[in-house]
Amino acid sequence: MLYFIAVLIGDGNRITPAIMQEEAEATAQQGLRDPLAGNFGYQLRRASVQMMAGLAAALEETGLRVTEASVLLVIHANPGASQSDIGRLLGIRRANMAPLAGTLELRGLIARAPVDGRSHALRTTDAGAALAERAKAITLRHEARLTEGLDRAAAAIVLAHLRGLRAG
Amino acid sequence: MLYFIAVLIGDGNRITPAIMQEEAEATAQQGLRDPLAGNFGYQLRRASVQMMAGLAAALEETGLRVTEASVLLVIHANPGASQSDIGRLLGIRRANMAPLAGTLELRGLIARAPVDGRSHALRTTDAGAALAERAKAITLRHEARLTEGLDRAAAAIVLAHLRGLRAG
DNA sequence: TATTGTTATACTCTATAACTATA
DNA sequence: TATAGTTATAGAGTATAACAATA
Repeated sequence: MLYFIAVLIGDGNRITPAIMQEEAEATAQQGLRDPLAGNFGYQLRRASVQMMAGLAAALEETGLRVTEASVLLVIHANPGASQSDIGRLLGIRRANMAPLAGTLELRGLIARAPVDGRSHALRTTDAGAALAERAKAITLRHEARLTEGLDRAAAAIVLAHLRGLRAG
Repeated sequence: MLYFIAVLIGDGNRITPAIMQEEAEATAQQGLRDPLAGNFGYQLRRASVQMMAGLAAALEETGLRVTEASVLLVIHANPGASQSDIGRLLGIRRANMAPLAGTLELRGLIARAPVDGRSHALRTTDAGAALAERAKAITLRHEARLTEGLDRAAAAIVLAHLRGLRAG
């Protein structure tokens, strides 16, 4: 613990490729060398795949896939937003939003009302709102598992960094 | 900075769903509420997608896809390992390892030597070793970008947590 | 019986291109 | 001209099922 404190008040010595490499070579597993163990991108990817599988399983009871759930939750939080708005926020392209929104509408979870002649205002139906609440509860339970073992400061660091990877 | 220190030596107050939710609601963007902004799994996923796209672009000059590069690097670090060994280390199933190894062999990057009658010892050819070194250099440059803005202690926290998400 | 490798196939998410219609 | 929505299609990674051959 003292180690962390000392470094945190230091001058922020950056991770260098050489350092990462050193850590990588030192990590072995079942007799094999794992040259990617210290690789941030690799661990990010593996963690993401694992997380997605777990979340998909947790959401199975709702009949929603992970992406569908994310769209439903954002529509639920932003009644009246357009399909493009939702897509921009989630990083989903128009071409991929169309079938997503179409599926949710077919299941009676959202409704589309013409605004513009070319824009549709999206909002959840009663059934959609109820399912969104269920999905949100499931997601929050899943979140608790994902952040297990992290104290609040560490979680803030991780979350801020992940967010930063998209922006910069 | 002092904030971090104080919390780190505290009793490790855990993140709770309620706290995450609070942070989520407070985050807006272009007029829309983003109920997923404080969601760890969501940020993990978005960051992973962004990272994969960047790495794929960086590896383009090698003619390797990201997964192919990871396989080549692990073979290069473990000459003589079997296809199953490599797959287990990387979390790639046998069924998916077959075409991956087949492609690398067809390109003359790896060689397969029968060991067992059922196992093949994999090793990089000279061309494969050279390409692995190029891929490694590209990966390390990419890593530097991914860890930009993180000091050493923070990077250690993030890396350890990502790794922990697979184990527990 | 358990393991290695293989083939075939499907699913999820993301990407591009081309088109229509509207502002 | 730019935007909203749509369709079709492709790519990358992962998943399951079934099979042959070997240990």
